[in-house]
Amino acid sequence: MENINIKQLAKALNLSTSTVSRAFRDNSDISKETKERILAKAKEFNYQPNHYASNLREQRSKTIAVIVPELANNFFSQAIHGIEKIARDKGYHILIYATDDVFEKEVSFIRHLHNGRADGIIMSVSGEANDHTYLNELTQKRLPLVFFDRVYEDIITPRVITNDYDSSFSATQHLIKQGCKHIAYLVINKNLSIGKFRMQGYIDALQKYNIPYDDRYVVDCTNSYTKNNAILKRMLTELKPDGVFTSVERLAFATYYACYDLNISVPEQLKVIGFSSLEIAPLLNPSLTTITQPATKIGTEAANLLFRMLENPESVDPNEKIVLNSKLIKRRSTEKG
Amino acid sequence: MENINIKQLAKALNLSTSTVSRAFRDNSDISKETKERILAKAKEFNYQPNHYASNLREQRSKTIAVIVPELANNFFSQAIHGIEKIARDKGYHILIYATDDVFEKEVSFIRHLHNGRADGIIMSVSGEANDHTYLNELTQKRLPLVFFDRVYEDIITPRVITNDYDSSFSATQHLIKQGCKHIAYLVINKNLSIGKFRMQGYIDALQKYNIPYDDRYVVDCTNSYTKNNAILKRMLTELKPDGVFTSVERLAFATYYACYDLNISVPEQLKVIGFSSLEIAPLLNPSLTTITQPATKIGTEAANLLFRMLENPESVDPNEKIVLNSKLIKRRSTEKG
DNA sequence: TACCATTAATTTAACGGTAAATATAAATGA
DNA sequence: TCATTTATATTTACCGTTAAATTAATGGTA
Repeated sequence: MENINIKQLAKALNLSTSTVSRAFRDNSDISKETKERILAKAKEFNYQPNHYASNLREQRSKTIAVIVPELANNFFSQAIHGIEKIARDKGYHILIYATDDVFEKEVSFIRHLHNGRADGIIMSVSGEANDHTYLNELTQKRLPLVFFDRVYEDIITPRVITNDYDSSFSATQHLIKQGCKHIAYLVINKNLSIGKFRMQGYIDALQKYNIPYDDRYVVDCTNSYTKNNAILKRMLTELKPDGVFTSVERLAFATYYACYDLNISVPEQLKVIGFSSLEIAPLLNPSLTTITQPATKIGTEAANLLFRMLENPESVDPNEKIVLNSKLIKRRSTEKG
Repeated sequence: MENINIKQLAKALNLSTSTVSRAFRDNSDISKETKERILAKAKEFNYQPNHYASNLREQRSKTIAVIVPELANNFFSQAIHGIEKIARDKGYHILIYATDDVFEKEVSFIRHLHNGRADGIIMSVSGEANDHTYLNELTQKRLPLVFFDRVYEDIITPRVITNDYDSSFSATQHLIKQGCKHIAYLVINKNLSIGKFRMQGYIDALQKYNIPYDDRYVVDCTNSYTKNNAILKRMLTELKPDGVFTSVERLAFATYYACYDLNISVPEQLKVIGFSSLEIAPLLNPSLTTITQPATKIGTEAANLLFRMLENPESVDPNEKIVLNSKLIKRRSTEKG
C-alpha cells in the first residue's frame, strides 16, 4: 500500500503495465472504458507514475532551474514570482538556487545541472569578472539558458533586460533638472553589466548638461550594511553632494540611513533617486523617487523565452534580447526645495 | 560527446560501469589509482551521473519541496532564504511552489509530490477552513512534512511557529500604554491558525486593561489593495479608532495609505503597530512599530527539523513544536502625542 | 604446496515506467 | 467467404545507475 507501483496497479486491474501507462498519457490507443477504469483504480490506490522513472525513460524532467544572487530581495522575489506563474501554467516545476553573489557557487550550481535534473536554466548572474566560458558547456548538453537583468556580455544566449542606459540617463537628468550640481553615483559592482550601462547613462547625462565628471563621485559600495554606512557617511561629509543616484535599491536605503545619522534633510539638502522594486516606496520618509523595473514581467518574459527554446529550439535566435522599459516615478525625495 | 553516460565512460576507460559508478560513491571497494583515473576522465568528458537514474535506483531524490502562499513577500522570501541555506549545506535541492492562498493549488501541489519528486515537504499553509485530511496520505508514503508559521491545527506533524499569542498581547498592551482606548484589529483570514492566536492575544490584553471588546473593531480585510483601502477608509471614518494593530504586514501598509488619503496623522491621531518582516521599517513615514518574526531563523529551524526527520525518523516526535520569539520594536508610529 | 583472506575488479539484476513491435479479436468490404 | 483494416491490448527492450553476488588475482600462513 505504502508505495504502489505500476506493476501492482496493473495486476490489481488484470492489465499489462503498458496499458496502465497509457491511461496516464493521452496519445495512445486505449479504450475509454479501460482508461476510466484505470484512472479510478489509480485514484483509489493513490497511485502516481514515479517521476524519476518517467523522466529517465523520457529523458526530460519538466523542471527548470532558477539561479539568482539573492532570495530575500524585492526584485528577485518578484521575478521568481513571475517565473513561477508561467512554469505552473506549463506544468513545470522550479528549482531555486541562490548564489549569494559568490561566483564559485554559481559555477557549482550550473555544473550540477549537467545531469538532467533540469531541462533549462534561468539565471541572473553573480557578476564576477571571471571566466564565464563554463557556460558554453551547456550548449553542448542542449541545456537552454536564459539570462535576466544581470547578464554576462561575453556569453551568447537569449536574455531579458531593461533599458538601463536610458533609465539612468533620465534619472540623472531628473536630478539635474531638480537643481542638483554635484551628483554622486552609488554602485556595488562596476563590472556587472547593469553597473556598466547604468553608469554610462549617468556619465552621458552629466555631459549633456555640462557638468564635469568627477570620479570621486562614483562611490564603490558593498553588500554589507555596516560598511556601506561608513562609506556613505564619509562620502556625504567630504564631498557634500546635492544629489545621489543609486544603482541598486539597497544603496538608496543606505543613503537614507546615513542621512538620518548625519541629520541631512532629504530632499532639501540632498535629493535621492534609485533603482528599486519596493512597492511601498511612497511610504518612505521621504517617499522615494524610483526607477522601477517591471520585475514580475521580466520573470514572465524570461520564462516564456525559455519555454520557446524548449518547445522549438530553432525559433529562438541565441542573440535574442528582450528589452523592457523601467519607469521613473517621481516622489518627494527629489522635489525642489 | 553531447550526452555521455556511464557506459561510454566505462568503455573509454576499459572498465565496467559499476567500477565507474563506485568512483562517484565513497563506500565501496575500488583502488585509489583507478578512482583517480576515472574521476579525471569524467572531468575531461564533463560526465556526471544522471540524476534521474541515480534517484530511481536509490529511491530518493535529495530534493525538498517548499510550499508557500506567496513568493513576493518579505516574510516568505526570508524564510525561503533560511531553508535554502540549510538545504545547500546538506547537498539538497529545493523545489518552490506558490499557492497564491488558493487551497486547491495547495492540494494539487501536495498530490503531485506523491511521486517521489521530493523526499520531504516544508509548508506554510494556504489556510482555508477545508478538509485537511489529504495531508495524512503523506504519512503513508513516508513523506515527512514540516509546517512553518501558518499551520493546520488539526494535522499532526512537526511545526515551527512563533509566540503569536504573547506577541499580540504585548502589541495590544503597548498601544494601551501609549494611551489608546479604541483599538482596531485588522485581519485577513480569521480561520488561519495565526489569525486565531493573534486575535486572542488582542482580546485578552483588552480585557486585562478593562477595555470593552467590540467586534466592530475587528476588521476583516482581503489581499486586494483596492478593497482594503475602501474597507479601511470607511472603518477609520466611522469608528475613529486611536490605535490599529495589524495581524499581517500588508495591512499596516494599507493603514498608512488610508491615513495619507484621509489626512490622519500617525501617531498623533492614530497609533499603528503591525506584524512585519520589513527590514526598512525605520525608514517609513513615520517609522513603523513592528512585531518582527525571526523569518530566516524560522526557515533554518524548519529545514533542520525536516532533515532530522529524513535522517532519523524515530528521533522526531510528530507533535514536536518549535516556538521562536518575535520581537516588539518600538518606533515612531506608536509614540505618544 | 594447499588453503584461506583480502583486494579489486566484473556480471547481473533490479529501480519504475514507456514506446515500438507484436499479437489478438472484431469489424469491414469485395 | 476470406482478406484486410481497425481497435485495443500485450510483449519486449531499454532509459542510466547501482548494489549484491560473483570472479580473479595477490599475498600470507600452516
